[in-house]
Amino acid sequence: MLQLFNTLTGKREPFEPIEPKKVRLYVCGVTVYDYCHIGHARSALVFDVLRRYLEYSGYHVTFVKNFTDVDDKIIKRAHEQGVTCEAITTKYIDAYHEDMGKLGVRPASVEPKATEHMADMIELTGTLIKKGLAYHIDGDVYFDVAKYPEYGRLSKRRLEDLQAGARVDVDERKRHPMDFALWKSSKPGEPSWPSPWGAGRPGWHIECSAMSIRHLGETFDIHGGGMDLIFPHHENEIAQSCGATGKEFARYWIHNGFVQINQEKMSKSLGNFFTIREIFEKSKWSSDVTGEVLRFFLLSTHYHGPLDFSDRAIDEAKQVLEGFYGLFNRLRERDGRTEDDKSLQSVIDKTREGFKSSMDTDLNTPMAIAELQLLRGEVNRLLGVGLSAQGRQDALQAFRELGAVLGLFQLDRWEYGIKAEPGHNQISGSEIESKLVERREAKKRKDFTRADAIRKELNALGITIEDKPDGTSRWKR
RNA sequence: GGCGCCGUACCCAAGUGGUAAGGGAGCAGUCUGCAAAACUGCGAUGCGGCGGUUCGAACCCGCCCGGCGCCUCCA
Repeated sequence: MLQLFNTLTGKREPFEPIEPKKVRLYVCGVTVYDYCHIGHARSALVFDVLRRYLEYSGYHVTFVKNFTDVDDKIIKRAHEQGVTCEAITTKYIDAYHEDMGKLGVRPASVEPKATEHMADMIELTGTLIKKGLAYHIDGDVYFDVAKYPEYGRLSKRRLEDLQAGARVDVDERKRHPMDFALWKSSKPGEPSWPSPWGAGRPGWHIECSAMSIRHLGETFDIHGGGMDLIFPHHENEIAQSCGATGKEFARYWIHNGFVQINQEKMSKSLGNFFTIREIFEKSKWSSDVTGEVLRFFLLSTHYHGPLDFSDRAIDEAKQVLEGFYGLFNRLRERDGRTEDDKSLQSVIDKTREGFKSSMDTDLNTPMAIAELQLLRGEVNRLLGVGLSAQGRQDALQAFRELGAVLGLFQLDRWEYGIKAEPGHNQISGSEIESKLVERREAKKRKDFTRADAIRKELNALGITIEDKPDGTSRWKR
């Protein structure tokens, strides 16, 4: 049974959905004013894997991931570039899909935008005022945290402990320094919508409450996001939602750790971030390979902890994947050995169980990967003895099946080496094949000098040769 | 000041009371004309430090050291 670490309780708990076999999942997406970096990728990937694993476990998952498309930073960016906010948000929503697509992140079931839910947000804000949990001043509406006794239960903070104004001046008009905006009056030139409190736009937190309630209902199963959202964003969402509905909001709160560079959080303000597209552009490998390498890297650490991004870590991820894809290639080849798949099935079954129990343990992807690595070793060993065509097919299928849960191992062909640069050192597959024929003949004549020369020549072009027992060779680049 | 995360071998990384998974690198070996790949063997008497609880602790408790994050927007 799946256990998840719930930030709300600070414990690992068995996961039980409200409705049997159905899961309603909401994840905070991104504010679309710039390209996504690896940190965004990690978050997206964690919840993509959670969704995949829930589906693998037989649940029907309704997965909602929003886009914040009305925000100060978007307005600022639009002004800087002299374009409309919509031009900015459209551009970066498209970029989001493109970048995440390369990482194999599946689109959510619903991807709502804040601007499409104005009525819901206005209604929710109105309800909070009516209930006395929010107040209205000069066209702005604030949530009254003092009126909500449970405030701080997610982030485990007490209002008295919060050092308001530590880094930002407190708005004097607010009743409590921690009161946050539900609705902001708009200045000239800013996007605005009509409301009972005058023309304005919603605060950040209210959109997630409105969209999650709209698409998943007042109480749903899982709410996720990066750890930096625990406070104040998710704390505020709980206050608004529970305050308005009087019901429980999300039951399980899941938060992923940060990607770091040299032990420091990757963030815009520190300027130490790499965008996803930047990494693909700079990568010396093909797009498919780069995507899977990145994906493997991001899943090789438990989602809750920090993850240090480095070239070295990326190279290692590639190396490990090559080990897997090398095996897959060998599994696809016919070989003339004696067949002996006796223990194969039990090895696969054992792996499947180990994989599931790893994933059941708070989505322990590193442990799940370790199970696959164990299987890799076992299958390699068995392949050395000899596997039937069926056995090889079964093994391949097991890797595909379990890999799919992590979004790995789905490539038909793995490009081992570096991206071909236009007009530089290109050699076609058929040219390689003819070189290999020549080399094979040289080997037959025991002309090893010639054979080695050909191998060296191909090596120089980034082609690695592996000689098979039957005298033929396989190659990879 | 408050809240929280993290510290496991050369590197990455699991393990939340029962005696240190897995991978990478390295070294040695098997196979090979030689390679490559694969396989086999070797590698922490110890899990930041010091105390404590326990028959037993990397895992629980206390103190300390070090790194990081949040308390403004941030995945």
